[in-house]
Amino acid sequence: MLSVEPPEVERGLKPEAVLAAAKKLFMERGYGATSMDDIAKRAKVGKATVYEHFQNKEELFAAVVTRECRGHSALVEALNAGDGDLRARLVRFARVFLDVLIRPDMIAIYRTIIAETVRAPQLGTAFYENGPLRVRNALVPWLSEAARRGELALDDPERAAVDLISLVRADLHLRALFAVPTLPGLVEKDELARAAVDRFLKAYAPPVA
Amino acid sequence: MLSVEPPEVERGLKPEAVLAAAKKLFMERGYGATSMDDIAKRAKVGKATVYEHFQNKEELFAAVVTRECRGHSALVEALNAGDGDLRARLVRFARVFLDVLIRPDMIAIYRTIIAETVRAPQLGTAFYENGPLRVRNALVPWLSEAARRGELALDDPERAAVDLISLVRADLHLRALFAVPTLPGLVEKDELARAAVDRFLKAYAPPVA
DNA sequence: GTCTATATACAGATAGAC
DNA sequence: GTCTATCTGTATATAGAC
Repeated sequence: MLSVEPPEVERGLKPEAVLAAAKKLFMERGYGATSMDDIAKRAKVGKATVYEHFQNKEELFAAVVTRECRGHSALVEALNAGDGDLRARLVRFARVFLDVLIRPDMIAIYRTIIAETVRAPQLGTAFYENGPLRVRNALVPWLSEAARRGELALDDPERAAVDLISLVRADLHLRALFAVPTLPGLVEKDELARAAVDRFLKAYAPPVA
Repeated sequence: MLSVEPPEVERGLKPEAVLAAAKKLFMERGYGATSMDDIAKRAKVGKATVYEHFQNKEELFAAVVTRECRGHSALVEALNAGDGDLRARLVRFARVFLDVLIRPDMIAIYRTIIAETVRAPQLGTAFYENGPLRVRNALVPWLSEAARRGELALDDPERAAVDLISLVRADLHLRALFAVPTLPGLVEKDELARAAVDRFLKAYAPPVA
């Protein structure tokens, strides 16, 4: 017998649509400029349905943010994947990092969360610890190992991780956050990643003995 | 004859009070969460008076931002002031830079402008060009000169300026923007400034020949 | 669970007295 | 220029039908 009832798969379909719409709108317009009406309209559900699944606007926003923290996970995974010498692996990391960092949707997430940190500090802290900090922490054991092999001279691996990230990020993140028009293309990003890693390697080069 | 009329000094006193109140509230609560009523109340003027001097909320916000761009000028001035060798001057710059960067009111400005860049990109761009970019540009001729004297090895002074700033900024700016509790005290800032400059000098050290 | 219609509150902006 | 009082739109959140 063929059923015309909605399949089991559709369970939780509405909340999913609400989350997707909320993400899109929060990121495009920011928290304050997005209304629950807009979200309901875009998700093609009634407004009361939104409130059925999320207690209020603040909680819906938090749900969106929690999800987006995982955007950093691609980076963390790229760290352990692949082989090659130290420089090749650092360059590969730098390249992925750059890409993710200034992707329009990632910039939108940063903007929106930084904005709401004014009134909801714990939201900002949670994002930082589940996002940027995890990337840094994933670099640490890797750099420590390189130091143990004598390829790097460092006494503070966490600081070294921060420095590597800082050199790769350079002014690109701020420029993107402030909507300064000139952003690098694909080719330039390759070049920037290589240059940043070279400078990092020189700053942390072991003495020539 | 003694006049009971308000003295000439009081000309423009109301607009000044409005600007001060607007700055305080915009920075504390963000643009969206601040109402024109709040601003008028805090400035102790009628709401219509606010609209007498500023066409609308957006323009008032822009006026506040324009003023605050000058917060970076202290940095630019600190660059040309004082003497000492290259390292000493770089450390002095780094120390001032760190201080200004994570001062609560500067963080508030960054947060608020980044938030509004979503809907008013030209505002973000203007702030970047009149703030962070000016600091970078002020460093350029100074680093170029050091390179000419053979104290640094660099072919791209702008890139070197960005790297110096990046190493000093490290993760402190992001941590502050996301309200991560642990921020450095006075002593740690001295230490951080010195360490960052040392790493910069090593990354740009001329060949020993 | 889902919708339409609505209660309630407050925002930005203005009219008109002084 | 400055104020009080008000217009008008729109936001969050809910009541009640299905």
